[in-house]
Amino acid sequence: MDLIRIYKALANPIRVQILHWLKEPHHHFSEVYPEGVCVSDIKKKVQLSQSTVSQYLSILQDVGLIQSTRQGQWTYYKRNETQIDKIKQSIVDQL
Amino acid sequence: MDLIRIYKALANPIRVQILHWLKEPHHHFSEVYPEGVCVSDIKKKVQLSQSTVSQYLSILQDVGLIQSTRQGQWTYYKRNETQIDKIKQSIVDQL
DNA sequence: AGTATATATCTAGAAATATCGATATGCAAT
DNA sequence: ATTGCATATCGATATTTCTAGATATATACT
Repeated sequence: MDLIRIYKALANPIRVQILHWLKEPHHHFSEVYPEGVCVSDIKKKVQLSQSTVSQYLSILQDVGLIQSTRQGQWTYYKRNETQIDKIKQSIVDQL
Repeated sequence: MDLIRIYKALANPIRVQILHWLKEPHHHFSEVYPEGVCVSDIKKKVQLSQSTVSQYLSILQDVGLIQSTRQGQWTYYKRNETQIDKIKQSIVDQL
C-alpha cells in the first residue's frame, strides 16, 4: 500500500468530497445501485467536466479507495470500505 | 483543521520520511535535544538543499505536524504528538 | 566592527498536477 | 449500419509544487 499515492489522491477537495458523498450515497444521489453511483450522476454534482470527473474516479480507484463495476454503458462507483479501513489503519500506524 | 492541506503536506516522500525519523529521533540523529533536532542535522540525512529542507519543515509546521523552538542560531524541530493524534482521529472520522 | 555559522526567505526554472475539449470506445436501440 | 449515450483516453494549456541558488537575518565569537 503506497501511502504517498494515497495522500496525493486525497490532496484534492473535490476528490475528498466525492468520497464523502459515496459514504452515504442515498443522501446525495437520487439513483443508487448496489454497485454504486454512475459517473454522470457524480458529474452533475461537481462543476467539472466529464473527463475530469472520470479521471478523478480513476485516481481514487487506482489507490483502492473506490471500486467500479461496468454494466452496459454505465460504470458504477462505490467506496471500497474494506480497503479504506486498511488505509486508515496504515495511516494511524505510519503517521 | 484543514485536512486537504495536511494531505498535501504528507504527499511528499521526504516530508513523510522526516516525520518518521522524528518519531524516534535517537535512532536516527546523533544530537537530540528535548526541543528536537536541528535543521542541519536533518539536512545531512536528505540529499536536498538547506533551503528546501527549511521549507519542508515550514510546511510540516504550518499544518501542525511538527513544532519548532528557536535557540540561539539553531531551530529545533520535533513532532507535535498531541496535534498528530488529533489529525489521525480526524482522518479516521472523515475518510 | 568583522567574520563565521544556522536558518529563513525570495526568485526563478523544472517537474508534476489540474483541467478542459476533442476524440475514441463500447453498448443499446433503431 | 447508423445513431445516440456513457465513459475513458488523449493532447494541450494553466496552475501548483519542487527545488536550488542567492540573499537576508540573527546569533556567536574574535
